[in-house]
Amino acid sequence: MTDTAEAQDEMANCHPAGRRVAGEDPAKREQIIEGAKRVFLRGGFDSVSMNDITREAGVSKGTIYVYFENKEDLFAAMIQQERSRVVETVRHKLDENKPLRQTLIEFGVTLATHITADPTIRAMRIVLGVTDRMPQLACGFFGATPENGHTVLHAFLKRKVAAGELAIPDPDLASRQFIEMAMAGMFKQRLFGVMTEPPTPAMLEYTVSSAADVFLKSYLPEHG
Amino acid sequence: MTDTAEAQDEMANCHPAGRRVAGEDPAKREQIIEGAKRVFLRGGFDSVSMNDITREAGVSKGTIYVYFENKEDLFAAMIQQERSRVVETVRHKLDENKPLRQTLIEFGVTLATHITADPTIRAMRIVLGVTDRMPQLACGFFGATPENGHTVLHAFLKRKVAAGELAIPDPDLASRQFIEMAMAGMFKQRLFGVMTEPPTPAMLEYTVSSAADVFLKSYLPEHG
Amino acid sequence: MTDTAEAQDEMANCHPAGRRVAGEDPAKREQIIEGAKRVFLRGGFDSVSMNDITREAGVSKGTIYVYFENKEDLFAAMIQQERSRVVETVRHKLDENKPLRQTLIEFGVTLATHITADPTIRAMRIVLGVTDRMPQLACGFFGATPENGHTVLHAFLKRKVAAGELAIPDPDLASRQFIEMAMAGMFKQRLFGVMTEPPTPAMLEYTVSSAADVFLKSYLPEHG
Amino acid sequence: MTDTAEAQDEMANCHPAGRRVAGEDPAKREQIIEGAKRVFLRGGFDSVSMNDITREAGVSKGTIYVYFENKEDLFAAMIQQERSRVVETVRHKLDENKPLRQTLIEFGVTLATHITADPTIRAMRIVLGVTDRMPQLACGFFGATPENGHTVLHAFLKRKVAAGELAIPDPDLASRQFIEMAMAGMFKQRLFGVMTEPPTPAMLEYTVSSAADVFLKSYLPEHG
DNA sequence: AATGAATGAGAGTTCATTCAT
DNA sequence: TATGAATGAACTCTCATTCAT
Repeated sequence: MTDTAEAQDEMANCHPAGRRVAGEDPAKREQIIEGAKRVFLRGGFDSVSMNDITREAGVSKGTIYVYFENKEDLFAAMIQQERSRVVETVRHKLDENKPLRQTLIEFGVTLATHITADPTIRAMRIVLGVTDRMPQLACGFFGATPENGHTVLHAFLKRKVAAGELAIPDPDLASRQFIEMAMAGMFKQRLFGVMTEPPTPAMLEYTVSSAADVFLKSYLPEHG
Repeated sequence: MTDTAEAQDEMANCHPAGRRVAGEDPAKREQIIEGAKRVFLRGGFDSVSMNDITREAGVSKGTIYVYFENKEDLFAAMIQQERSRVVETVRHKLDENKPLRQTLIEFGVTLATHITADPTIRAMRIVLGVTDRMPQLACGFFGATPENGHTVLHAFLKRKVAAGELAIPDPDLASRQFIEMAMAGMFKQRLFGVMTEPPTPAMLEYTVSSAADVFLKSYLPEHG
Repeated sequence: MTDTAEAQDEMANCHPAGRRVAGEDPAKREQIIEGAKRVFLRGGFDSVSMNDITREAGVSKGTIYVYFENKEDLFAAMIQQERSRVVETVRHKLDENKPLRQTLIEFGVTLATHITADPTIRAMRIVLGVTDRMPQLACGFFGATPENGHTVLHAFLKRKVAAGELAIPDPDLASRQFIEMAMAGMFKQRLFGVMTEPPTPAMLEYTVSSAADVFLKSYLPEHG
Repeated sequence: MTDTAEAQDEMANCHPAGRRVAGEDPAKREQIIEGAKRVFLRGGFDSVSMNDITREAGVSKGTIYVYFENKEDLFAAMIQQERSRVVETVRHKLDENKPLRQTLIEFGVTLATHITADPTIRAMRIVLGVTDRMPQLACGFFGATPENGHTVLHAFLKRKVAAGELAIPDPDLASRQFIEMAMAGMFKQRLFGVMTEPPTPAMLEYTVSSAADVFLKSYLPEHG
């Protein structure tokens, strides 16, 4: 899955100067991926032709096929790149030293903002459309965002439970409960086009705050 | 609900009586849609050819083009039909006379079971894959299930608030909170292929029960 | 190998009148093959494109692909047809009642004339060029002509030996010896383009007569 | 012998001395041809790419295009070289001092062995496949072996006739007759893939011996 | 009204050739 | 001089759509 990316990293410093080796110029690779991303996110996988990508990326078809095995491979690489660009967004958003409610709200707002953003939604739709042909792609892509948010929050909650600040019987489940409440269906509405614009900051703030309140009502120790 | 559906309704009474007109035999129309559904849900939109549909539906290509403008139109009609078949599933699942907690759990389990079922997930993926080409389609399809569930639950909660059985400042938001917690991310995991099998009844029961508990902790009047 | 031809024969009288069935109209099939033959014999296999065939045969690309699986299949069908057109040429050319020498000469002239003819030579060259990709094709094609000539002559010689008119220890070998001498390298020279025109009737007559003389000198009983 | 060969000879003394000029290093030229030969004989003309040759020969594409005009030119040069490598094989195989029958048999076995050998057959097929595109090539290539064999044997027979050891009215024809009988169709069967393995030495010995017997029965003076 | 044979534009992919380095 | 990355025309094959029957 990430073979291509890793292989590229491996080879990255083999030819430190002088002539580039076929399929190894990172700038050109980036250029192709960027062009591909623009057209794929606009048109989906099937309805975009290699000629479209050629035109948008400003490289010839032959060159694309030097850098990528085929259309699927290019698409996967584009998605991986989008994924990694995003992965770091929510990490380190859980500040242990701030008040619990505020921390949850900041985390929830960041996550919801990202997940409901236009490029994320478009990318997810397209990936889902090719799930049967490239199953690992959708799986990996999803892991990139909500799942990753869950992992981070889950660990955070366990620390808080250990510290006696929260009383949660199933922190894994609780983490999912908070994340889902923080979205309150906005993700689905965005994904399916019911909500055509990303939610406003005010809407996010309101929704996430309410989620934090419901969450804490159940899981703060003094309420247990 | 969507343009296509309306257009279809419009056409319905163009030829109120008399001899059959091209594209007006409902049985044939149904036959085509049923064949199309089988192959579309198996293979997605792009990878299914009109010949595949021809074969599965047992009608000729020419006939299909009498009943439907083009491939997209047929696909849309098939999705609309699937939508209406499903709409009734969750209605009447909120029994006013049962205990509140039990009612919520039964509703949540029904909804979650349906939404995480294999055909639902496949259909959603396919619809999402063509969202850019047929935007109103995804919107309408999504409305069929989670959104519809929300409408029903929202009305129910408002009645309970009016009856003094619940204390909910924003029933619309609360309805979404419960539904999302009842899924606890299972919908997303199913959609993106992280979870390859539908959740077991036990898993659903556990998740939905916890959702009901968290929900009631916040919104039962005596806790407020 | 002859599956396609047989299948066609089988189906030939399924639809005695009215609408033709896809891929079953013998006239259209013939039309495609004739067009394909013209361009293949002119340009060989690889350098002829499906578009060339389309143009020459006067049918669309799609139609060709209804009648033939792919380019190789069409080429093979064309070669088979050429083969069967030819197979009957040398049969019944060995008249038992004529004088032996005259019979041999007539047979040899007929065979040599056919084998050194321009279309035969062109077809053989092309077939040989794709032998690695379609081995059974070349094998079958060769069997069509010289090998077939050999079979017929071999049987004839055995009858003559049984009748005491010839004394041949190895009729199989003798048959090949006569055929090869009757060509006297003209086949190879034609095949490799050393001889650019087919041999004249006079040249054939002279060569085959000499072959008959040498042959009979060895194998007539009174000389043994 | 052929146009191409002559053209090449012509070029040979264009830059008689001094500094190296593009395309004139014979070692590099040889290296390219050797690499090309390996891949061409394995895969034929069309299915071998310039990259394949690049890889096998260990030189860059640009360099190849310095030494050869294009792919056809390289192929032709390779065939010419193979031709000259082979030309000497059958020369000096006709020992005037050995008994006539034995001489003929040794010559025939040598020639037949070479012509039915696997590399010869492969090369011939490939050359024949591109005859229409490069007509002089096949002509020249064929001249290399059977035709060359004929030239040598023809001269030998004329000497024997002059010496009174043979009585042959048409030594040119007789030479061809012997060579063809010595092969007895094995060349064609090998070429068309009817015979998948080269003939065994025993088979060759048997066939050639019989050919010698038939030949001598006709052309030894005491039998005339 | 229903059929399905025919169409041909356009898909993904390859590869001989060029030319900046 | 030698290189090999880049080009883009050309390839085989597919399939939504049309229309004569």
